[in-house]
Amino acid sequence: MKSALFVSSAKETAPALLGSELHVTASDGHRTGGIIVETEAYDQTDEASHSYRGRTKRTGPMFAAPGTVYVYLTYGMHLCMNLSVGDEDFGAAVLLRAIEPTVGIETMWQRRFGRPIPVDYSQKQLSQLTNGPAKLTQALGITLDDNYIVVNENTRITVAPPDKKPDTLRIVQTPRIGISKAVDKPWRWYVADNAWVSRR
DNA sequence: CCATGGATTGTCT
DNA sequence: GACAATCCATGGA
Repeated sequence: MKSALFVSSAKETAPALLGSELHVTASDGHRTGGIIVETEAYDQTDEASHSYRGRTKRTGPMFAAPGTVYVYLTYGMHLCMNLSVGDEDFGAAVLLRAIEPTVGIETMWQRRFGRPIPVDYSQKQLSQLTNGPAKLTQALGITLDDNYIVVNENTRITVAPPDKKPDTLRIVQTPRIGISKAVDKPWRWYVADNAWVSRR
């Protein structure tokens, strides 16, 4: 069934996604995932957005149907994952910057650190599993082949709102991270006091 | 604690 | 040919 999660603008959807569960199922059956705790909004009116200069081969997914996955390579080696939002043919997406791991932590640990999870791992190590946009793609096993996947459409990627949105979910809004244009726009949101937020 | 620089390659100017 | 929606290691305070 079609989700209403992604039909709004990026600026509305980005904070609304906080608290939702993101799950990915690998071809070998391993399931991984966690709670979305940090997001950023981008759209084609925004100088910092990949879609600002129109549709290209790379940014096509940003102009696709709501809920379409957009994965891109950055700094020559890292992948970042977005969810396309809003009308088709309007280039907008929400960047997923951090999740709180809940499912398949052993699998994510192996992917991130290249070895099995130790019995005596620290809370700090655990927080570094998925506290950044490229870290969570590595942990979840996201690749460029995931481009154009539509979530919640019998695909390997699902996004589900929490059963009940806790009233205690405090959300902080700040400028975005790692960009050089439109640095003043406050289009980043994260869950207050969550250990997996990439930066305060 | 904070600052800096290297890795590595597709994309767009 | 510049540079990027990042991460990690290192070195100094």
